[in-house]
Amino acid sequence: MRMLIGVTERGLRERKKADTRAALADATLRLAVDRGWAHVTVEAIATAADVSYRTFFNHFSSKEEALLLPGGADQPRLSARLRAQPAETGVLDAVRTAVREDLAALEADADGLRDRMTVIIGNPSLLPRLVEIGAADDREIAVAIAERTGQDLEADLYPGLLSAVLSAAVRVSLWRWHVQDGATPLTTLVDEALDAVAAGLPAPTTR
Amino acid sequence: MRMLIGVTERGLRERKKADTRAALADATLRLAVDRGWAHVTVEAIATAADVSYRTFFNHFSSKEEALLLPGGADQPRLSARLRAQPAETGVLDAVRTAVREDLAALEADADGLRDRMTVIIGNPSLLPRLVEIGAADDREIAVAIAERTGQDLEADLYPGLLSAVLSAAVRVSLWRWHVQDGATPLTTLVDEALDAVAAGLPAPTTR
DNA sequence: TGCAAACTTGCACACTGTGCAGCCAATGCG
DNA sequence: CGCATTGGCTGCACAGTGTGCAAGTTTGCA
Repeated sequence: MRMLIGVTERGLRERKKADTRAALADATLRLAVDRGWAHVTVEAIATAADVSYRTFFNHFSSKEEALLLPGGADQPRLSARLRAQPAETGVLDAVRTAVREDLAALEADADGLRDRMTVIIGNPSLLPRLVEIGAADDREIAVAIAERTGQDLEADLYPGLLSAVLSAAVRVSLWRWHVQDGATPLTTLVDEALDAVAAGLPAPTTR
Repeated sequence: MRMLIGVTERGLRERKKADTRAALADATLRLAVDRGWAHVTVEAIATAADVSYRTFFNHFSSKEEALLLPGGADQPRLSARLRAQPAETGVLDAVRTAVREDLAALEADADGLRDRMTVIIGNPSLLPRLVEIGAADDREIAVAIAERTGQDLEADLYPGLLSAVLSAAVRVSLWRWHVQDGATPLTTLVDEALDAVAAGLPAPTTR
């Protein structure tokens, strides 16, 4: 009998599963960069990861999920980070902190993020799902905001609107980060976006 | 020889094509409401519209498009309305007017919109594409905004951010319109959303 | 050691979406 | 009117996604 090494260490079975999932996600990204998204088949991904076609779908519910949520559908999402903020913090500060944490985590694997963004931007069909790469689960975020402001998700405008605008800010920041080739940190970009929103999006003054 | 009756009257061929497309879009919506989106096959839609399976894809590039863009992919979009605003109008006013026009046009067919919204909201996979029903073509809108402010789409934050926030406002308005069962006009709802954004999304004061 | 739970695999199947070739009706023109 | 052209309609074959099911196989645990 031995002590657990780390929190993620929960037996051989769990480790193997995580390895397989990582291998599939890696293969997905690598093949997409090499061949282009449209020319990557699940068959090819599975072969590259040394598992069967059928096993791919034991880990991801679709090809897109393997690209957008490499950690699996149950990886911690933005809504979780938002809920983790101290209750006495104001909504806007809580939201800003949560999204900064999230994007900082994303940027830790800058190479992977760059590749993912290249694939997504090169494929219009993936664009609407761009936000999800930022682990943004819109509906849950709205719920978390409603909890924090003590409002009703259905009756009140604010929770839904703030969560949607937040998604917009994340999407735009990821986009800019990519076109700038990562020159500015994601956290800085999203701060700029949130500042502009907080200022009410005034029309830019012509220089 | 006779005069053209209306602008949309351009010969029997064109009319037939429009009829077929309308029949397909109608069948799509009706079947989706009756059976649920997942249980509607293109086969069934084509049969209901009295055309072959293959013909469906001559009008729509996917099943989703038939639901979201019943007028076809080349119907006038929000970006077109935005460009149609007088050049001397400020961006924010131009955007607001354009989106109000667009949503007013949508609400003209309130029954159809209600049904469409019911189907979309009942199917998570369609949710990210909710905006498109508002004919919002994100990228083109950003370009139009950049033209109006004389900015650069890649270098400047503003055009991309405003267009993304606009999409957010449309999405939220459609959502609220639906949960309220159409009690408040869409134009009013989107005005509220845009007002809140213009005010910088201040945290609601606890009553 | 042996059972149960969980992961893997193969197979069959329904369905989407595309390329291609032939067909037929609308159109335009002399 | 007659005829060539255009463009939508159709059937067919095919690649690919995603799912249900029923095995097999490995791990966890008593």
